[in-house]
Amino acid sequence: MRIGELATKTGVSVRALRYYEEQALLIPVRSSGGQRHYPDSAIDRVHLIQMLYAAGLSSRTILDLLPCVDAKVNTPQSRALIRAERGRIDQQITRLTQARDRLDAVIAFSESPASGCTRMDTTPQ
Amino acid sequence: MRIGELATKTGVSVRALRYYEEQALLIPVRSSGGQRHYPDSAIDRVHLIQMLYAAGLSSRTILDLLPCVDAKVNTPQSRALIRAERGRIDQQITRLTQARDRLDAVIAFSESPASGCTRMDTTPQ
DNA sequence: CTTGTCTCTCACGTCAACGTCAGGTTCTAG
DNA sequence: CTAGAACCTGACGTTGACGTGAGAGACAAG
Repeated sequence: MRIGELATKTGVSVRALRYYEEQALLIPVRSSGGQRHYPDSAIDRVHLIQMLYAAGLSSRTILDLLPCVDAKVNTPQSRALIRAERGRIDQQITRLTQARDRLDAVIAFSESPASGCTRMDTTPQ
Repeated sequence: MRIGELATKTGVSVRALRYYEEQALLIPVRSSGGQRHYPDSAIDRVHLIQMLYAAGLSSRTILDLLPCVDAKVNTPQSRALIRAERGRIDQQITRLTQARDRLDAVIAFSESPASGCTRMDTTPQ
């Protein structure tokens, strides 16, 4: 399929797909006229890339991880790399959980009768 | 205390503290000569700000949240705001957990005897 | 063949959270 | 009083993941 179709099927922009190619994350074949053509499997790969981006990984890190996730590469080094990134994600989850707990504490306090509630409204919308 | 001392005590840069003031997150008093002076409580506040930044919140969002966390503001709107941000953090935790699980699956597969392990080395360093 | 839609390659713009440099001022130790 | 450290205000630089045109080529439909 061409780039526009892949874009609509995955929900990412055409620009983003070109950027992925620039970062060597997703290399399409080219038609005689120079247009990009992607296989169906590209849909899943885009979703995977998006998942890793959403987890806060950089293009470079994703580039390093993809061959491992593809299970085409399986060396002690690649396993160490994956474990390292897993650790980073874990740390970030810890940080986010701490922040969430902090907000939960604020919520609990602000809703307790003991707090100096302005009481403009008791019934939540 | 002055800005340098606060910087070393909190581990953030002087530039960052000036930036926090620019974003109205932490307003110091000024000496007659124009130098910033912070109370001891600023240390905790910087740590709180750093925690929220680390959770991926923007300056603007933090600015909105701080009065609530300070428990100086407690309106239905402020509570809704906190819950909304809590929800965002929760979503991000979900995303991160999915990505982590994905990597775990890769790890499990790459370490299973069935995988085409290159077996360059069996003993981990 | 023409029209319209899609696509191509530059290449500059954006936004956030600072880093960094310049040139000048304030404070503190001796 | 004076040196030097710490501080001040601009103001431009950085990084990553794209957004946004500009101008030109590719391709299906009639």
